[in-house]
Amino acid sequence: MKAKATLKQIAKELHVSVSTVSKALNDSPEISEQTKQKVQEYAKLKNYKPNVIGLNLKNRKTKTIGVIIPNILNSFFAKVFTGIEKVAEARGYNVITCISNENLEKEAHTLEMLSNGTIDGFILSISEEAQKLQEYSHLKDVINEGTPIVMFDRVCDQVACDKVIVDDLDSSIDATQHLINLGCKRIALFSSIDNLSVGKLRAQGYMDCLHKNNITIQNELIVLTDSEADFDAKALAILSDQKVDGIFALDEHASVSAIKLGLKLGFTIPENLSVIGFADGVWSRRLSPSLSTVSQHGPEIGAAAAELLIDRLESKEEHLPFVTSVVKTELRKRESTRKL
Amino acid sequence: MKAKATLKQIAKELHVSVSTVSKALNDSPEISEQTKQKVQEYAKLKNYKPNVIGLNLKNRKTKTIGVIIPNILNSFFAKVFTGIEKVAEARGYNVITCISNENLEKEAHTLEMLSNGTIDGFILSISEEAQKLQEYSHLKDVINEGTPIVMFDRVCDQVACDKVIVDDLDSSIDATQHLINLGCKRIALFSSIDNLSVGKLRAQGYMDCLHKNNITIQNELIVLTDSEADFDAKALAILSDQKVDGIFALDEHASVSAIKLGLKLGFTIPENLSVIGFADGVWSRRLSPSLSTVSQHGPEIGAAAAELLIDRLESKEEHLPFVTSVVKTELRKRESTRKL
DNA sequence: TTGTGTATCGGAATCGATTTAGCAAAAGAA
DNA sequence: TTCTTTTGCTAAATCGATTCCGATACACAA
Repeated sequence: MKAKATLKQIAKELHVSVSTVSKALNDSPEISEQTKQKVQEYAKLKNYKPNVIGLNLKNRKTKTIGVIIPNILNSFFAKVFTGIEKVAEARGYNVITCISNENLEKEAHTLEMLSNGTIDGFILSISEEAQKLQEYSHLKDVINEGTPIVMFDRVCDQVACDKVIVDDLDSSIDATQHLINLGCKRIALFSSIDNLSVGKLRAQGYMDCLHKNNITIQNELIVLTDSEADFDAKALAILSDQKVDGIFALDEHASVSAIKLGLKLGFTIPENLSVIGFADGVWSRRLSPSLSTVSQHGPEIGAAAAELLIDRLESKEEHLPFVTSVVKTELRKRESTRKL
Repeated sequence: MKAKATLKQIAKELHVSVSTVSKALNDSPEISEQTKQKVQEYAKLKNYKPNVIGLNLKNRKTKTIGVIIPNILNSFFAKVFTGIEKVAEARGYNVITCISNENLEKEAHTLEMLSNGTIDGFILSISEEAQKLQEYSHLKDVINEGTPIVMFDRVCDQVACDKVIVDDLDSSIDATQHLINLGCKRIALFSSIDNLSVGKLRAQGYMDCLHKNNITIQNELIVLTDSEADFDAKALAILSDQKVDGIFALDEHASVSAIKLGLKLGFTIPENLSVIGFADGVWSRRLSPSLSTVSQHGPEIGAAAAELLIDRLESKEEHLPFVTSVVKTELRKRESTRKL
């Protein structure tokens, strides 16, 4: 391994000053063409690359954004991440990624660790634990110190910042309405994420839609829980006892379980049971029958969040107003629902 | 937003020198208890956090590792990433993540962008395009400049560095042998990743195993392709025409298609068709029937890679020998194969 | 001859931290 | 009293780059 080239070294070798080398490499008009050429050739020969840390220190920014994701194995978050990464790359930013594992302490610790000059701003989705405990002071602290945050998907009203969300309430109403339009009379509501803000909003959408259609809400058709293990038992009970003809599932696990349990109990899908779920596109297509989903456009959400953050970082304006950007969902009709 | 506290500011406020503040905060014995206490209290009051960029510049390292992943939506890579992230966090490192999208140019560009002081070392899995073109010079260049690389899963012999791999050949032999032990006579080989080194190794394992069992290899039972679209047509043809009773699938898409097409064509799984595939655990369990898999222990692979890299970064030894670490796979028997 | 302008380059400050070397003053020893 | 040691702190160098402010030298005009 050869020592990396620095301005100082090049300056010494060529018997000029450091500032001359710097200006020559930056094509400054102060330097003669002759000298510029000499320096630039030598720099290329030595494979000189300016050390970004020196630059970062001088500029007091790093062109790096910190991303905190509750769980990268959840394909929704993975998709959002691709959107963030793509925009960051295009605009010349790096992405430092951390997984909070739905853990408040890890989330707070990451925020603390990175908000000391390492990154210019954050993009994050709040951990389950933070949402459950309604603990948001770590987020406020970071913002008060001058590091901007953009939240996506799981957001909270208590913190003032840019946000990117899906219209969970409306999407949920639309999906439920579609099941009603298909002729479903007894629509079950399945959720294993009732601890999350988005889970509550989606459940609300189901209620609102039934109400709008003058259908009484039957609690014996509803599973609202926050653990996957807990969920399966309750869902099985409902599908066995009740004459369900439609299921609206609010998360991936509930969606897959709905189909799996339905098939096991002898339902034929979609003939006498229709299923719509919030879930990932790739795997929904791979299921048999493939799952009709509320598609959330993960990459677009990530891209929007990254654009918001970078716009703010590069704005001269000190006090840009905070915006909340809504990315529309789409109802993807596949084999688990009848054709209209 | 209040200005961030720096040593200089604190020094001025307390009428002491910058070095005194630094030493007081680092609990140096040179400083009197009285002064230490005064400084530490004031620093806490001002919420002082040392700016890491200054430190990085001084130490000439950043305690950050760059991770380049071909595709984060592939759950294998996502799992590996969790392993990397966990170890990095535990050992005090940050992780900068980039997605190569199987693209050589993006891979090379990322390497170039980050190997200028931003990161101390890389962990990566080679992009499909680089493997196809056998283009590895960008990797060698980075290593020659003194930035260590650890490769995982998709590695290449042409570059000398630390590597973490799965014993693809042996795993493949074991899986094939299991199908033979179950009584399968006509075992199809399904692959949509024949462009990758790991794909070729796995196919070789199938061949070796059949050979060892004195079974003639029948090309009409084999689909080796590098495109998912291409794959489905060929697989469908084989399942329609040939009396297949076992399928060994080398990647996730091939595995899921095997089950989906098998069911569609009227096979009952596992009674008259057994399927084993290389695939992710979570989703394999969710399929109906659930898929028997060669489980690759993604998190362990990521953890091993991170340990290797950080060990090298923190070693005083200049010329540590390169090691290749092999993480064992495990055959997970689920509903898509009969019980022995 | 002196003053002004221009082209080309060097010196030094700066960013934020650590760290070595050195300088006083106080305390102890001869 | 004088010399040495210890204590407690400061000054300055350093990391790698940029940039403002001079500083030459030469050309040209007054």
